[in-house]
Amino acid sequence: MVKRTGEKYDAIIDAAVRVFAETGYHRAQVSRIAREAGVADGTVYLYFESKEDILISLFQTKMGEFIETIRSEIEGLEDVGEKLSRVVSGHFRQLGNHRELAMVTQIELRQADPGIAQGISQPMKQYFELIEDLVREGQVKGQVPADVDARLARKMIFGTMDEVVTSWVMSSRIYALEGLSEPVFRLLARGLLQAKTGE
Amino acid sequence: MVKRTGEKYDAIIDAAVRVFAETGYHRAQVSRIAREAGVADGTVYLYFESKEDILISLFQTKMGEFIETIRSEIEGLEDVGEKLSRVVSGHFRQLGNHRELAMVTQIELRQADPGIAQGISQPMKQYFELIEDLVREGQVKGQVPADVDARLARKMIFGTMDEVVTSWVMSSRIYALEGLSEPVFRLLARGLLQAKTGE
Amino acid sequence: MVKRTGEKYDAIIDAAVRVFAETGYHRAQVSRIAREAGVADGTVYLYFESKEDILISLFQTKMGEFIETIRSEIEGLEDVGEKLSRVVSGHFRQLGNHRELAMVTQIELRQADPGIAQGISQPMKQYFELIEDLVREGQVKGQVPADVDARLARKMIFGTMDEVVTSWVMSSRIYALEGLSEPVFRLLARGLLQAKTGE
Amino acid sequence: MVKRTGEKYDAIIDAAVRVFAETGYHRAQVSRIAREAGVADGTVYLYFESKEDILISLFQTKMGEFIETIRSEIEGLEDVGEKLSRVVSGHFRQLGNHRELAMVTQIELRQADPGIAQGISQPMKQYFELIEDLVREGQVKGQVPADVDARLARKMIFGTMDEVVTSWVMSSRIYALEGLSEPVFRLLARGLLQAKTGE
DNA sequence: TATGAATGAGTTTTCATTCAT
DNA sequence: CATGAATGAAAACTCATTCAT
Repeated sequence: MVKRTGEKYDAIIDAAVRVFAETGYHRAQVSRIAREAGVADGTVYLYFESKEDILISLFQTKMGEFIETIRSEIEGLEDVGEKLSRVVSGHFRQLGNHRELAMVTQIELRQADPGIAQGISQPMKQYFELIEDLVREGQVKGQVPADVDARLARKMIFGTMDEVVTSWVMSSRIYALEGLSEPVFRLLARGLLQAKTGE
Repeated sequence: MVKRTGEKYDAIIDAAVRVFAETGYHRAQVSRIAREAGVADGTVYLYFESKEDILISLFQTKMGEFIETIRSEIEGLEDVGEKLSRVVSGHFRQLGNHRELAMVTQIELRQADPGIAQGISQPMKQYFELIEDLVREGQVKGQVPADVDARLARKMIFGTMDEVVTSWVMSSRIYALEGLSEPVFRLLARGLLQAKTGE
Repeated sequence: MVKRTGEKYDAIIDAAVRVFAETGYHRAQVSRIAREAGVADGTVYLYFESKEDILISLFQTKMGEFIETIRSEIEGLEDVGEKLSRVVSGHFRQLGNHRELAMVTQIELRQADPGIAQGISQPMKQYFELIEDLVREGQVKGQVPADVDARLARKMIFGTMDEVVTSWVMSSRIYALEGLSEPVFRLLARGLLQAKTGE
Repeated sequence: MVKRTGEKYDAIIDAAVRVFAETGYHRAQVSRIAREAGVADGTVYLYFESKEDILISLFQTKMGEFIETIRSEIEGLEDVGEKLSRVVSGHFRQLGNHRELAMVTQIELRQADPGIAQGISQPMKQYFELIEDLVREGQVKGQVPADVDARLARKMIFGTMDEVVTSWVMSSRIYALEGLSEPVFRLLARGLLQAKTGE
């Protein structure tokens, strides 16, 4: 029913990121998003079914790009350590360059609303699988101990990155998120990577 | 102005945990909390300044107990590994036994509302410091490598536990959260602990 | 859930009759009804579930009184002609004295909204049955020809009265509705009544 | 300003009958009518001034045909009873064959909106006059008692037919409206007609 | 003539909070 | 201390209508 492409679609998504970041999802007014996007209130509903749909679409669009970027960066690499390093730096770089998007991601998306939880789960699952596959690949290549539970390792990797980003978002002092890539990678590597066995 | 103790205070807090867990903070109605607590709507405002105050007070009360329990469990222990193990198991046990509280903690408290963020930060900071101190103690005792950034290590420890709890809360399959204490501890220990140097 | 009695309930009903009569149901604003009733907007929803519920409740309340009045007026009478005469005059007198109520009855209640149609049907059915029973009583007593279909006769009686009231409501010239009781009764009687047979 | 003829004009009228019958006038969407008529939303406004204008035009068009049909059927007849019989059967046949049109006529047109009431009154007046003239003709010819008020008689005739049609429209059971022509005519005739005097 | 994307005014309903009892 | 009836501000969403193409 609704048109999910076009200049105005993008303008609304971008305005929504700003407004959600500033006031939070529940307090954000659709009319404010419309104004910031330079369209009429009603126009929003030509492109989105509801306010909730804006949040979900926003996340799916941005998260899709996010994952694709990371996927392309590790594509072709052989070394799992190198790949993990790129995941961490990609994660931090992308959110670090878009603080507002990061605020939405870290804060606003953690909502109990069933519709929101539902709309978010799919892209998150993809990202989770990307990380888990990386761990398993490491185990096959002997770079990650075989007794590590891949799912648990993924939770550690993601949980650590997520917490670092949340701290950064919450922090009033402004520091470069990307600068944490190296130390965070080293910390994770220490617990997950080992010299390749059999070499 | 408001009275912050008494039987009804506790009843309201407990009702609020249930209602927030079920419907989410924003959709929760104060009148519903009052009904479940067995008091009149107006009575809520004899004990709390606002709906937001309920959420914050709830968190502060429960988080205070949470931290105190953990603190008492690691008190007197010498070995930092043992202490970390107790932190992890205490974290999982407490939230695992109170899924509704965990839902509020993991989901509802992630709100952009400035007042909420403010009210939450203090207790969280205490917990963060407890963990950071543990890491530093490990470094002094030679159990944690000196080149580890304590703050970063804390983010990894907390982030990992937090992600595990969130997964558990989100999961529809019901499994025992506490059962993950051991493997999570081992995973974290692998990255953070070393044989005590100089012994 | 809602409280269906009290001073304010009546005030809202009465205000609603006026506002519906003036602007029509769909164009009537709940806030206007509230203002005219001297209550806050929200108060309306302590007594009624929705705007539609106001219309339906209004009709049920007023129609209940309407029928009861007519029923009590023909109670105890023996002659069916006399009874019919009282029905007609009661019908005209009651609506004639409350032009606003008549406007709502004749115009606003003819709505396709299923909820409204539903809420109206019960009281109307009672009135219809009262009239049909009267016709049947006339047949038993030999005052109404046996070959008359009671349901059809009711449609003629009600349809005629209804059309007369509608004409009166629509008319800008103001004349006394009740003055039409006599001629309308005579017209109906001519077609329905006969000298009592067997006497 | 607007063009009131053409293939699309008719298509819009016909679509409007269906949509109004299905959802009611107020809930009917112009865009839905446009879609069902196979034209663009904007095109509707090349043929009609407003949504209200659609309803009124629809009624005027259909009611004009309605009256014309009846007029032609009684044209040339001598006997007033025969004429009345044709009016009743024509009324029922035409609405009975177009239930959707009947729904609009019986339900949707009873609106308080002044513009609608205004637009409807003219064609109705014509129909009313046709019936009244019939009664007066009967009086001249001695077939209708002289003391009958022609206007009142018209209200009885129309009111009875109208009520029968409304019952039929509201009824979920499907029966042939036209089958009621005979008994309704007989009922009306009993009250209005007499053996021709002076013969 | 015809289109359909865009507009933006307009309204019901919810619910946190108050305060007279 | 406790009550709960009353308040009224606030906002998502719809849809008749317009107008550039």
